[in-house]
Amino acid sequence: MDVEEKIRLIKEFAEEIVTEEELRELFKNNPHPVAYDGFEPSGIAPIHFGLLRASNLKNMLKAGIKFKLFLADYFAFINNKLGGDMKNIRLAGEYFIEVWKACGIDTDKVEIIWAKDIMDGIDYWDKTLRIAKEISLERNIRATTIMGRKQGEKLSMGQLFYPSMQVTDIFHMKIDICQLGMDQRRANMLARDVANKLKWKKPITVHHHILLGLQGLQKKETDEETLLASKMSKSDPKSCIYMHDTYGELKKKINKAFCPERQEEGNPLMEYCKYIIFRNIKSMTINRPEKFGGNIEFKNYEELRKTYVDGKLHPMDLKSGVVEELEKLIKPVREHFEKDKKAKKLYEAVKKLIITR
RNA sequence: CCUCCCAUAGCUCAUUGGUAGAGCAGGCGGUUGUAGCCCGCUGUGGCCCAGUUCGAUUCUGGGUGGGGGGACCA
Repeated sequence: MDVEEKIRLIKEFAEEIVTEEELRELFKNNPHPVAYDGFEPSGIAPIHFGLLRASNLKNMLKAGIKFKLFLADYFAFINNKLGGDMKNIRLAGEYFIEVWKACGIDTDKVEIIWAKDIMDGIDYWDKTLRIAKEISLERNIRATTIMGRKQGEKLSMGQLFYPSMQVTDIFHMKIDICQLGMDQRRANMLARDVANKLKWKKPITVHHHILLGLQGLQKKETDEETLLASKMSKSDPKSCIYMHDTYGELKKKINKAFCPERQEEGNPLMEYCKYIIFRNIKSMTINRPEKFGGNIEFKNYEELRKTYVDGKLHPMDLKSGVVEELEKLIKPVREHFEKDKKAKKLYEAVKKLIITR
């Protein structure tokens, strides 16, 4: 596969690449660079986990990239997820692995790494301290938004370690490409700055879009606050569609979702089409009553977008189309967790952890 | 170790020695061929233990949890 084809595969999902030129150079010099995405194990899998990030990963693999899936157990611990209980966090991590498998990720072709396993040694902590020395307290505090906590929330000393540790992971795992969400760009930019200062190899970052929650855009003072307030979050069930949602739940949730007529921007339904549905299927047919124009087929997102903003597709029809397509994508995963004994046990256990919290 | 402050609804907070309210969030309904906006309706609550009192969410003591300040040189 030539370099431009690889770039194309990445641009298919990337909202930001820092920088494209560096990425091109990387591919020229190394046909199989290393990338990673990191996850705090907690909660049950939402669609951006099972469908969006999983399909990003598939593109990366197609481009010949060696991918590391990083289960950030100690990070979840610092961030007080699942009551800050390591046993629960590990359980949630095992469950995540099961979701990846169910989503068609060949877990033999990716490397799954637990944070605890790379943190076990002075080399890791030596890097952490060198990195920490290069970061001002002010900037570090600003970077704590990567933990998904709102600015102004009380921070513990432990949480202050988080950014330096996340940056350490990048260098310690010898990552060429950080492939995380836009909400993680502060950590990745920190890594690039620190690399310059310490004369370490500078990672390239590829950030994917952060999916809007069901209630749509929640405008705040800054773009970053807006992003954090608007995102689909697995810890906020009313914002979120899960890989386990039944057809009925899906229908109910989508029907309640914010969806302004003829408007693409800030419209979660349009986002689900763009970032999930058309990334996974080739064409989308919407069943529509005859009096509103009858069934209609879209071969790509652009066709859908144009029809929608022209007012030729009503929100209600868009919604019913999205329900049907998402159901097709979620169903095999949901059923895997119903049929497979081990998977079911893990899912039930994690679900229980969340309810009892 | 010392000291001060705080603990009430999912969240932010108010009030009262006589069985508690607001805003936001949530739920329901109306209006829209969706949602939102708008309008109407609506649920849930006093950290724990002991004492004073006819009666304690309120006062007192203790506990627990959270936060601030101090604790050598000064």
